[in-house]
Amino acid sequence: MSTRKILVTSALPYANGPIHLGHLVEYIQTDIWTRFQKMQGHECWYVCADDAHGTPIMLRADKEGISPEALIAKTSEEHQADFADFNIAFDHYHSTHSDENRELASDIYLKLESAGHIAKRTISQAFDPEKQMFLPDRFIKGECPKCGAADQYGDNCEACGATYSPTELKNAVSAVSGATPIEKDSEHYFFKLGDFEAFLKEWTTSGHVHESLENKLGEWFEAGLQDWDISRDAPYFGFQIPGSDNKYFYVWLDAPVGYMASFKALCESDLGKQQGLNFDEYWAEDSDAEVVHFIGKDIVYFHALFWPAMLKGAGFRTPSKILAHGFLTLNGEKMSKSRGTFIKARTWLDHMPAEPLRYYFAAKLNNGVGDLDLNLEDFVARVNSDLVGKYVNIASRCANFITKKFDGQLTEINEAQPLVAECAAAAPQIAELYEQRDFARAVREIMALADKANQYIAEQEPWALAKDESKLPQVHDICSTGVRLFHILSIYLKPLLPALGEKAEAFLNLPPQQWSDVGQALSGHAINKFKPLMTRVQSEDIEKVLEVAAEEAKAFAEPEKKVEATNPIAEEIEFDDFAKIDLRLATIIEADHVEGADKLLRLQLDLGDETGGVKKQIFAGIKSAYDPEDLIGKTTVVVANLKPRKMRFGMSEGMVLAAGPGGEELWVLEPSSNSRGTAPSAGNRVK
RNA sequence: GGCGAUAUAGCUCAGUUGGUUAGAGCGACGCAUUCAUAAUGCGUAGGUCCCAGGUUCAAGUCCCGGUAUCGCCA
Repeated sequence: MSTRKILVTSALPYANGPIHLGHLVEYIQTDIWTRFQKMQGHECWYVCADDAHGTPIMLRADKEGISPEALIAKTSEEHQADFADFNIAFDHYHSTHSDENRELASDIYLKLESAGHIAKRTISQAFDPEKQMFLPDRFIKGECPKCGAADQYGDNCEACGATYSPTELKNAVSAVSGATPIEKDSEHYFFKLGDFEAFLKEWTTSGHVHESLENKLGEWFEAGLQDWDISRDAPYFGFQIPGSDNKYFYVWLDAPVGYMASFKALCESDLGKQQGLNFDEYWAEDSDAEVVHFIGKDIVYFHALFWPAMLKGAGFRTPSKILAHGFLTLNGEKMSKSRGTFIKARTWLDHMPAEPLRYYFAAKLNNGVGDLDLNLEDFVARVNSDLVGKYVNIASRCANFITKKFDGQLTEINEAQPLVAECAAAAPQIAELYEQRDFARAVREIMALADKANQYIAEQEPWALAKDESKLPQVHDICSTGVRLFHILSIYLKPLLPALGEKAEAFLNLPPQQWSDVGQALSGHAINKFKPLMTRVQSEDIEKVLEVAAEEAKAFAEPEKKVEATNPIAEEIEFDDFAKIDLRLATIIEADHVEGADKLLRLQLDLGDETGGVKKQIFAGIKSAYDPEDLIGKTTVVVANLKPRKMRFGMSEGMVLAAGPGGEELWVLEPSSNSRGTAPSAGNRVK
């Protein structure tokens, strides 16, 4: 097999917060693939960096009273410690706030500019007059122009899902100073993505991105490629744009360049020099090396469109592969800071070893973009059963015989023994699964072999034979075979479990194993005394992790509490205004889903005898909170004299009263029974 | 609102181009075993393949509609 040259990256973590378990899915996935490639004997380099620029970092540093440089230095240290403790083996970890990155980003920009791919035009943007800075959408808060929900960000409403521009927000305030933002003009620089449409259409459909993302990309092409705003005004923590007065690169411009910068720094490090690493060999337009980016599915747009276009326009090679993965859910739910399901890498490490999580993620990772669920009960069961009960157990149950009865010496290993042959012959297939990043299937294959090894030992019953002195040679054979099987399995598992792999190598008295060592027979080899290679995961430890996360959730939730009204009382009205509204009790007699409507239910209400038996059809936006069948028979309050309104799905002849912040948190009003246990009936007027 | 992904056993997931009786691991239950970290082996139970319609000799798989969950919308 020829040696490949592969440069691998994971997405750059933002230097504004800690690494959490969701991040780790990606780093663990990438690390496994990288370790596998290295074990194959390929020249493979894994680089990453902190993504250190942008408004959030500038503001956070400001708030903490330190410089952005000090903030990102501190964060970088924490990130690297977390990665190291999860056995993520970067060859180099850098920062986007570095000389290499400044030079490369500027170089790329200047090349794009001289090729005519940069446009400049003036746009109007929200500006904080107190803080004297332009405000990103996320830093403007106000009431949703569509549904009126309070405390929404400048780009979309979390309550009703509407999207809008920050200027449409009602009662908008700057999240930085609380001042009312004003509109202000500024010249911005744009990268003309449309110049690359033909190239990108070809590039994205020729195997560089996963096919399941092709639909998504097709949508974007259909919508038309828009110019990309790549400049920001001062004050901004980032790189000044060459030739500009006071413009800075938008953080997403220099972030992917950070991949190159980190590799460049690697080339210039002692290790890089010693290995004769050459930057151009990997990044020049005609490079025959592979460049592989692992990313989350949320940043496909940047990596599959902007990034290759930038590289193409600046005369560099484009990526070989963009590999996207899904998100992590915890016990089936989205990770959430306020619900206590947001687990930091460090919290996990404080109570649990790293490798079981690596194994569990691997056991559920494939090459698709589906989400991955960390089910904690399943995690404990799976890890203990697979690793301790199956894999380690093989060594554990054979080693004592070898040590006690045969002085630690293995016999001649019969490589033709059917199970040994089968196990060793699986190497190419398992390698292909690793190569394709179908780690879940690789794990299944490996564990099926471990099952067979345990079956073999159970059938042979070495412990029974050992009672008869004359049968000791058989015991020796059986247990040596068991150790040999354990050796092969250890190599297969090593990309997933590097630390456990090292312990296995120490027990087997072997140097660091490569993939090709699967074929090494170990005949007559002396092994060391067996010591437990790993201990079982305790569910109490998981509980401790959850307790810490719950406490952090509390601390997170409290500063969120505000005394100020989020939903102030409306303007005063006259009694006559109120009297105009005819509110009636009505019984829901029918309720159905409405075909094609995401939020609406169709209700049929009986307004009772007092009204002469009026029936009304009303469409109510309560689908997210109620199943139709649960509503039938309920008595509720309706606005009976509201002018009927034609909706897409039919006439709505009134309004059902409901309260709540929205979404699932929505309650239809129902009359309560009084102290005498009686309740009002449909038709009664509300007064 | 637009678009996408997902829905299979109590849990976590496989199910290739439609093709016998829908599988695995874990969990449960029973038996065996004791070399091994209560580890292992053998066996049993457990499924309306989200719902409804359609194509077909044949649908978990293909088509249409719906529901739910998750995600994306530069």
